[in-house]
Amino acid sequence: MSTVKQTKPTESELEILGILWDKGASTVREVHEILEKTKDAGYTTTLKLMQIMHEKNLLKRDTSSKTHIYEAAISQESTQQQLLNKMIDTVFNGSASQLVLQALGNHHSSKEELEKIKQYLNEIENQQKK
Amino acid sequence: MSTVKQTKPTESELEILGILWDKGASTVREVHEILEKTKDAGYTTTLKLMQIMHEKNLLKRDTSSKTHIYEAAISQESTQQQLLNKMIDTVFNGSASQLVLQALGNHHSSKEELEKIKQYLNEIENQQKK
DNA sequence: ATTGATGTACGAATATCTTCGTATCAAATG
DNA sequence: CATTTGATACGAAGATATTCGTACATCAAT
Repeated sequence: MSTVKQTKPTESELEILGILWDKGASTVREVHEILEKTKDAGYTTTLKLMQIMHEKNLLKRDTSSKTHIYEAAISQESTQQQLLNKMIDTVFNGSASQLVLQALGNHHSSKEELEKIKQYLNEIENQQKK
Repeated sequence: MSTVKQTKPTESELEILGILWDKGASTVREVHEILEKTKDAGYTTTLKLMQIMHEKNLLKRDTSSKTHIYEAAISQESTQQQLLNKMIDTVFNGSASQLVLQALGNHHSSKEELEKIKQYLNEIENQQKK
């Protein structure tokens, strides 16, 4: 539980974080190359964004060599939780289960995924019982 | 299935939509009075926001009397779905069930809610089987 | 050494969102 | 009918996010 302050990432920042969570520590160019596929922006734009994110403590960076290496400074989990909480609050009337139902409804999950969820629900129930 | 275009509401716009979904058609003053409790902004700010939302087709309005009446033009469900999809996409690696697990993990849902979800899961599974 | 390719730094233009002041209108009150 | 009260319209300032051009540094290969 070491959530310090964690400024809320913007839309663009989330895209970059997503890439870094996936690939781990990367250079600006590596991130940019992936970003380019879905988004249309120049290299220096990505660079600037990542520099700003570093200032905001969203990214760590290693400047020991000429080409800097960036890495997410906030975990995917804590970010997920932060955004979920906000969303539950503002759009789902504070009800997590309402969100869950909606999420399951339209995104067809596989049988295995559904099983995993049911299993998890049982765990939670048992824990509460005890 | 009548989702036309639906521009993504901003943060402030969501707050207003939330109030209108809850209370139904309302005047600017009514919305503002509720907004004031959690937010610190002047009346004309709320007014302007709602006017802009009307231009963006996020709100409908009835101008037949001097005091206009506003109403959400997009449903809570479709908005929930829109935001969920985006979130699953950018933050949860495209996996709805990952989101579900995370949502259940930290928000303690009641036993009844958990039951409802399990029931729902069963329904989905049965449907897929057929 | 010069050139070219690849980096970073950073100011500044755009775009978008938020906030508010002020003008104006209409209805109610004295 | 003048004044107060409460409403809308709207321009524009302020704040934040996004984008890019350009200057400058480094390194490798001519």
